[in-house]
Amino acid sequence: MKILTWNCNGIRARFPLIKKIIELEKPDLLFLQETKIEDKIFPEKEFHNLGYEFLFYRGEKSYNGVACISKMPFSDCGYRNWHNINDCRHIFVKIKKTTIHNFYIPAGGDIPDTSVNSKFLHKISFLREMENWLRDKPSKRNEIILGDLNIAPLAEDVWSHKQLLNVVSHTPQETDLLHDVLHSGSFEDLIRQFFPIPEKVFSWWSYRSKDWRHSDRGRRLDHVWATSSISKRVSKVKILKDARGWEKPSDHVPILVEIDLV
DNA sequence: ATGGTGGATGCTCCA
Repeated sequence: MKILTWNCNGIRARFPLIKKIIELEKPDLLFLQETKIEDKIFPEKEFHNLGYEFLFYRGEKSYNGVACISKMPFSDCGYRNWHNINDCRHIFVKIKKTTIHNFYIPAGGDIPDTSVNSKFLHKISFLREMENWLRDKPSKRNEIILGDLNIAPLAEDVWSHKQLLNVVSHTPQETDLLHDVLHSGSFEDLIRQFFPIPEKVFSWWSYRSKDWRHSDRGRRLDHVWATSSISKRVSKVKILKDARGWEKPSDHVPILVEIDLV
């Protein structure tokens, strides 16, 4: 089973590249973040024409939005509101005996201080709520969390650990909290299983650099986590870095995992 | 310290 996750940054602006990725990698399941589209105008027909019969999505005008585009039927699907805000940052689908959660965690604004920046407070609250939600789950279960978590947790997940310590996405407050979320859910970091430390791994490069490839000031903001029953069945993890160099790219690149799903 | 770019929207917000 080929599972692909991508913060596409606008499903309409990116549709040509979404089509290209589908033709290149032929994923069975496609998880998108930042679709930026209302449900009533979601391009259902276009995905049906590409061979994806089963769709589940949750979007809003202009901002946020997550989607699951699948060749296989779901035995269950749904979502949760986080921090009591209905801002379309999470959906889940159940396929076979595995629940897959698609997350778009708040970016958190510019100032890493919850007392002056409500966006950062939202991010921290969201993560704390995730930690509590996961704590109640049995450690033996078949579960995946993937998506844009907007945190680069390890020193090797950013171009300069020292220079980003006070930059939102890599502050100790966020990286400690993400670590706690991972462990409270008994998850394993699939990307780091395949690309261990000290290799630098990035999934995002800002639009605001003239030559992203040469300056290479990236961050690993996108993640795929799985419980141990799933992680031992993963045969491949691929970061599709070339997609950052395509015409009209997203600032994030797609991540592909191959799993013999239970 | 600042500004650099892009998507969706509508004279601006968010990343």
